[in-house]
Amino acid sequence: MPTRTNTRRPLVAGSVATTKRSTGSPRKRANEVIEAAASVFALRGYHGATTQEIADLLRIRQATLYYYFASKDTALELVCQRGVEGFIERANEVATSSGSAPDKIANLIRYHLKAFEEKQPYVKTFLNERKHLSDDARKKIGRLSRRYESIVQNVFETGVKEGSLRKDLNCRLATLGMLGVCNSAAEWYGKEPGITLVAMTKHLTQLISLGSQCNQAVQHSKSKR
Amino acid sequence: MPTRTNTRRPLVAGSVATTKRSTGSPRKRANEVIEAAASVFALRGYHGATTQEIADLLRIRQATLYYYFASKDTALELVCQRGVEGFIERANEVATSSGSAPDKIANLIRYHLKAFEEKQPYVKTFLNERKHLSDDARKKIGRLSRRYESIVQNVFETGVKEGSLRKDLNCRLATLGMLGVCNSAAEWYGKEPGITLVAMTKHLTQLISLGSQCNQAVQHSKSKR
Amino acid sequence: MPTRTNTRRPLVAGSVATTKRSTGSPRKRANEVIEAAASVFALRGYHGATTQEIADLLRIRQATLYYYFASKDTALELVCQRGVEGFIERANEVATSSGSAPDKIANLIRYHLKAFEEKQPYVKTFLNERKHLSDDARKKIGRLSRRYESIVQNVFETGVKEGSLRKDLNCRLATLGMLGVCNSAAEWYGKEPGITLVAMTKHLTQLISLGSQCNQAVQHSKSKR
Amino acid sequence: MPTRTNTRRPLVAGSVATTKRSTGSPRKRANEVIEAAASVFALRGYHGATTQEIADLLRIRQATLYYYFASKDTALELVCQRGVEGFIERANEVATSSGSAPDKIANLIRYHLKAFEEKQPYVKTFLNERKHLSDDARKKIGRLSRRYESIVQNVFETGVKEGSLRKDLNCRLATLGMLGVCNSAAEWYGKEPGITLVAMTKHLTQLISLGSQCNQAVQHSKSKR
DNA sequence: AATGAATGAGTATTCATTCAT
DNA sequence: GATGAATGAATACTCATTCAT
Repeated sequence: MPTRTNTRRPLVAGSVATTKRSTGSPRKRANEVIEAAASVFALRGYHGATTQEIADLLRIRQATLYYYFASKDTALELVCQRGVEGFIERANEVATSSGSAPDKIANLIRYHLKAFEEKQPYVKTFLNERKHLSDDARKKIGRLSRRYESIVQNVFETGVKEGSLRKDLNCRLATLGMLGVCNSAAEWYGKEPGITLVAMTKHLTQLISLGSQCNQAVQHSKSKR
Repeated sequence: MPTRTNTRRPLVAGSVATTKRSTGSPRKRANEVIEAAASVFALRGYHGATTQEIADLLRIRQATLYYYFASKDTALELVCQRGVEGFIERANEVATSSGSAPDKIANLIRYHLKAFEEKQPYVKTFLNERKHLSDDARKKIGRLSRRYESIVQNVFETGVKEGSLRKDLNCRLATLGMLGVCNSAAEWYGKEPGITLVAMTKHLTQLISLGSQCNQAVQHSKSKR
Repeated sequence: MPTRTNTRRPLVAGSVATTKRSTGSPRKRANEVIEAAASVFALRGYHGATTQEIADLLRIRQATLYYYFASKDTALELVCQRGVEGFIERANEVATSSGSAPDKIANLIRYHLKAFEEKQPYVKTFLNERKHLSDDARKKIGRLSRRYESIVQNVFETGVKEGSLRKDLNCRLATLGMLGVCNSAAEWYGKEPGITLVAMTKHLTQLISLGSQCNQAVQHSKSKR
Repeated sequence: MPTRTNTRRPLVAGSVATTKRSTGSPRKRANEVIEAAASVFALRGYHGATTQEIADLLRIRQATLYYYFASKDTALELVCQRGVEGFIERANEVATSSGSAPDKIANLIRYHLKAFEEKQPYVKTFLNERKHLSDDARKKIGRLSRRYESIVQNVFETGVKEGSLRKDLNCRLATLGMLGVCNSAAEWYGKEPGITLVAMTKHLTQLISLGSQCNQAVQHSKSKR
């Protein structure tokens, strides 16, 4: 797109004005548009998604979408943005709170899983489709997700230092592993019958953070290969 | 399609498939073609991939691909097939072997991770792109992956019954969680410096399977919210 | 439309129409709108121009334009209209004045060139974009420009008859040629450093009208082909 | 468009191979495509032209065009390229030939006009649409046209130095003027009845180059304003 | 075994225009 | 007078696929 002074501003993070038209306030409408985009991106993947499908979901014409965002590209960006936002803030709260490292980790897991419940399509899109962002956006969003990771990792490291976590814990792997399990929930959360958020939090916490304290003896299984 | 923002770094230089224009057997050539497809699917996603890019990787013309596969669709199917194959066989070996459940789980993890090393693009494609398979293929492949899951889950359940794993373990969640961590490795395996397959196996094993045996006391952290 | 390669430098900053948001009479505002349209048409061509860019220049919304004109089409018509108007009147003045044909031609040139100075975007748009007018408008405007041409041609013909211009002058070609040089000024007027209107008038007059009186001998160069 | 290693090469300046298909050799077909583009660009202007119309002219599908050129943009570039090419070479021939400046100018005019006859749509497109070229292409083509101009201007300057042209000739203006008349022929060449190339060459030569030798006295007409 | 040429069915995006407020 | 929201009709461009050679 060429440099262009554009007086027509897609109001994705919209104006405060409140004309009531069709469905509601313009801000609300803009939100619905980006919500629809998130759903379709989550379902079909970025390249598998068509703007037509997004429009259909909203019962508007395809062209109308472009009143709300500049391109499919930026729509992805907006969705991913909303997919990461909040993580850092909450992780910081947890990290700076008082409590033991295992405690904190349990909380990190809870908040992380809760995010799926609240904005599953956004988070899922962020996780699976961020690689299709434009270079600029990917960098920007990449920075955010690395910051989040490092907050988590810090909790592990502090736990090791303080003795509440096992000495020989590979904190990098623990971080990636913990986030890995949590994120894998994006695939099955809502599909597995009888698995609630609370249950997930409880069991994944057991699975992950607590294990690190014990020093059992399955070590012999590592030597075979 | 118009405005393309994303940077596509040409794959052509440097991949294995490219260097030697195998003058070998026709079967070998066919293998290279599907290998190239796997690489591109893994990198760009199914819909983001173009047959042109696959052809570029092989330094052949786009039309020539159709000598080796019937459609992009079936190429995906072939790749996914190869992505799952082996898992069941090896999991069965482990499951029917003698040894404790934790031991078996450790072995399952090792084999699962080893698969990434051996055929990363296939497995990655299977994991991320299988949703784009045709209905038939998806069902067929879905059956395989469910069979694999149930073998794993069985090991957990046997362990609980036999007492080598904690009584209150949610075996379904444990299975999903374990596979989740392992699969998340697809994202960072090869990117994280200094993380070898052996280290991953060791630490993820600690993280997962062993934790299930202990009964620690971070339980109070679950009640807060 | 997709991929747009050309750089569009935003016009907004600095044009006359922009600076003051005329609080004056409505007629004045209407004038500014058509002025803005002329600028953009002259710069980008009719089809290359967007109503958005015209609106940007005026710092109003696109929709507002339609308060001032019925369609982009009619805007072009208005601009072209203003681009031709005056030519006929002035040419008539010159033609009916007393004086020799060469004198009159010099004056025709002067007035023609002066028009660029006074309303360059209008004239330029008329010259280059009139072909995109609707059939009706093109006919109407075409009549005007043919009338102008014929006044000019008449001066040449009278000059030949009276003996103040060379007998063998092809008056049709002389007319087209003279107007051709003058109009070509639309391309470079204002871009060529150090070329004033006066200088242009003087030299183009020498180049054109006076040449017709001499009968030199480069004739041999015409036979070669 | 992203960086892309493309094995599919639009053969616009094509391969030598000669498969006979539909109309003829591939090179020939590529030529026809660019010829059609030139016609439509000349007729409608770049932005007024649609790829559909180009395809219609060739009786092929729109998509097929993209086998022959990468984008409408580059098609314009190719057309403009062909529109300028030859001018410099021929002007150089004339400039370095023996003969008086007026003689040379007459020849420059002849060749210039001949170019219209031979490739009118290309030259016309170059003249009117080059402003819509991409920045890069416009610069490249701009360099060529400035080189041509300077060759012409040199002939005028040499003529002045040698005394075969009037001392007070403004050579810059003479160049622009001469090219202006000639180029204006693009508008009416082929439309004006009874005006042949030979006649045009003869009369425009009289109009322009020869006039510069006389020193008549219409000077009084310059003072009025 | 390979490919040049061609094409159908999309697909994102643009843009003039409308209309209720 | 002005504008926010919406839309229809294009429109350039993509891409998997075919097929004769």
